[in-house]
Amino acid sequence: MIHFNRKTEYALIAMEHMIRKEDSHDIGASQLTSAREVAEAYQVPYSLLAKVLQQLAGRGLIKSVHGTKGGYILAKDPEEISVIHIMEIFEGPMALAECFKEEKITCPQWDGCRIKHPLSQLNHKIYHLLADTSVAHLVAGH
Amino acid sequence: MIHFNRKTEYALIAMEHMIRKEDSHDIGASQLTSAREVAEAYQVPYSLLAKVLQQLAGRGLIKSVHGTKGGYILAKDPEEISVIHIMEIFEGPMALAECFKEEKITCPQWDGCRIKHPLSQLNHKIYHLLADTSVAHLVAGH
DNA sequence: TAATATAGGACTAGCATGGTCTTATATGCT
DNA sequence: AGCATATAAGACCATGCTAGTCCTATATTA
Repeated sequence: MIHFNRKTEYALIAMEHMIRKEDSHDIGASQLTSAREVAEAYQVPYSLLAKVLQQLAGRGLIKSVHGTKGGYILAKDPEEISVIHIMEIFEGPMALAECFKEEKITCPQWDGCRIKHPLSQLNHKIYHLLADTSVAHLVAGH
Repeated sequence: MIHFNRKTEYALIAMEHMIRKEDSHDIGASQLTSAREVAEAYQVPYSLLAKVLQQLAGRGLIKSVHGTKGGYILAKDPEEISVIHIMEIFEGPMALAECFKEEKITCPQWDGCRIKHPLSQLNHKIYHLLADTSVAHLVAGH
């Protein structure tokens, strides 16, 4: 199916939130965003969201600050982060068919398969659609 | 995840097979294609493939002929059948996010959600990519 | 030292996927 | 007539993923 899983959705929601926060040049307001803040703002389960943010931090997309008043802040230019990048963190490599993500071909149909080439073209088109959409683009006005 | 399930894959393989068979103007050779024939040609589990063809027949995409020497034959111009059409038979309505396929909005985040619009644009683009690819396009030379 | 933040592992209910098996029915061939 | 073989369709099931919870450890501030 063509579908984001929840972790991807939560990650995109959180990223959009953080980008917008950075945009609003509120002097004084902390630029840090905590997991709890996002969970409450969007009615999303805290524990799960916390994990999501941890993974984003682990991948270096956001930077974490421990302790009270801690939280997360963008670590990269959001223009440089694509939707496919986020997706692949939480869902693994994107591939319309299993065979498109294998190093070694294990599909028993591979040799006789006559649809792999046209489908792999489709695969590429979808991939680039997602690769050409940056998370910054999710923010209204960008 | 962005991924076809097996039924969709098997359906596309079978459709391509039937289109190619129709193209080759073998006089005398039956135009009918049996589930067993496809299963053996592409090393695909027979019982599952049989179900897939039944569903395609039920949707009127192919026509079935009972009995010995029976089988299936295309019931429509393959140019008129899109990949998304096949997909939605086996995987339900396509939607990047759950909320894009609901009649009544049940998503608790809906009102506060700030990414639904940009994501729904992405959704549309992917949909049209799949809608603009006909199964005929899967056949080499088309 | 208490409160609150991230870090991360273990665990689980529910569900979709991919598949098998069985039975019924239609048709062609000998 | 009777058998082989085709579609039709239902029940059933093992496995794996999803989405979520819970618990513990560590860091930081007040």
